[in-house]
Amino acid sequence: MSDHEPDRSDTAGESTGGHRLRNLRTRLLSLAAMHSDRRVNEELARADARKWHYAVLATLAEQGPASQAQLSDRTGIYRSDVVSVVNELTARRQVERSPNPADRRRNIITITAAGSQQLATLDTILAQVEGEVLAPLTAPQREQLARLLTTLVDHHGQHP
Amino acid sequence: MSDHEPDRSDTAGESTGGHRLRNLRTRLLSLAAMHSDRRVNEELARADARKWHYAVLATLAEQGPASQAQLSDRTGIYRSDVVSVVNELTARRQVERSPNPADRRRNIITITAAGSQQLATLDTILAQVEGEVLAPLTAPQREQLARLLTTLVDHHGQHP
DNA sequence: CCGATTTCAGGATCACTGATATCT
DNA sequence: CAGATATCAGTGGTCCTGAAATCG
Repeated sequence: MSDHEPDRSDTAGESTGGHRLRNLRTRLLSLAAMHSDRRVNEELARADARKWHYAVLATLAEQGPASQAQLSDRTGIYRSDVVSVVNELTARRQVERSPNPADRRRNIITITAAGSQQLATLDTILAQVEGEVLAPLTAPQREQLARLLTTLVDHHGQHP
Repeated sequence: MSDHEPDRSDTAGESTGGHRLRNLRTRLLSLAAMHSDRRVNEELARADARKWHYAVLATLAEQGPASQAQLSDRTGIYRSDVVSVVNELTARRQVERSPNPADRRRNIITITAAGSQQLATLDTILAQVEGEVLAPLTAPQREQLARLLTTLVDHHGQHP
């Protein structure tokens, strides 16, 4: 019935015996990110947003109006998926899509006042979630983690 | 071609210095894990396996035969998804599913010799991918990263 | 004609929910 | 009855591949 495996919390350090899953670094990364993503998605959903919404609003606010191809490059959203994200944001009146008169293939996506307001809301939410996710780490540890992750992310380029 | 404008038409601007996406730790985690997961899945697929296959084989090898509910607890696979994973592994003759005579609700999942052999193959693959993913980090940096991630993972329990 | 942009139509995998039948 | 187990059906988000239409 109630089964508790004889846990082998080994004494000193390494001891490669057993616990492959716990020692797999790629799995550690995956688990940590999965939990973080889950919390982020939960809280963003309460504000009627998804992570791509935030990514688009943030780049528009910081780098100004952009075409959808530029948004794809800057956020990492696949080119074919930018359409629906922009559709959803326009439905919420948080961005506006207008044709580019200088190049009629392109659209110009612009953030609205409501979009800036939503962005501020999402910033607050994400800051809170980030604090919650990183709660067990001290401030210098968070910096260290950010540096290490940045090194990894910078090492491999964007999506092919 | 006249794209990026350094203009900041920012309403309600409280800018911590721009580059929200680059500074978001939850996003850093997500990006690093996404790349790692992609490489892991690619290489496991070449051995006709997925990450859950490895998780099940590893826990069976290390902790012995188990019910599917126990496998769910030990690996993190959702209870409803264990079924198909075990189905796939039995189809590959890497595990065996037999009813538990002492509790007829349960099955007993056991790893086979072919399963142990496959596990050894996957161990090799994963070790190589881990080396590739962590390539830009020095050995002490990898230890540091593992410690930080372990702290995060240990802090929040299993899947709710 | 070639290349870039937007758009649509999917596929595949996965996290996650819920319901059901069976058993303790 | 409550509680656990295995199973199945199905949703929704995400990643990713194509292909078409338009335009420079």
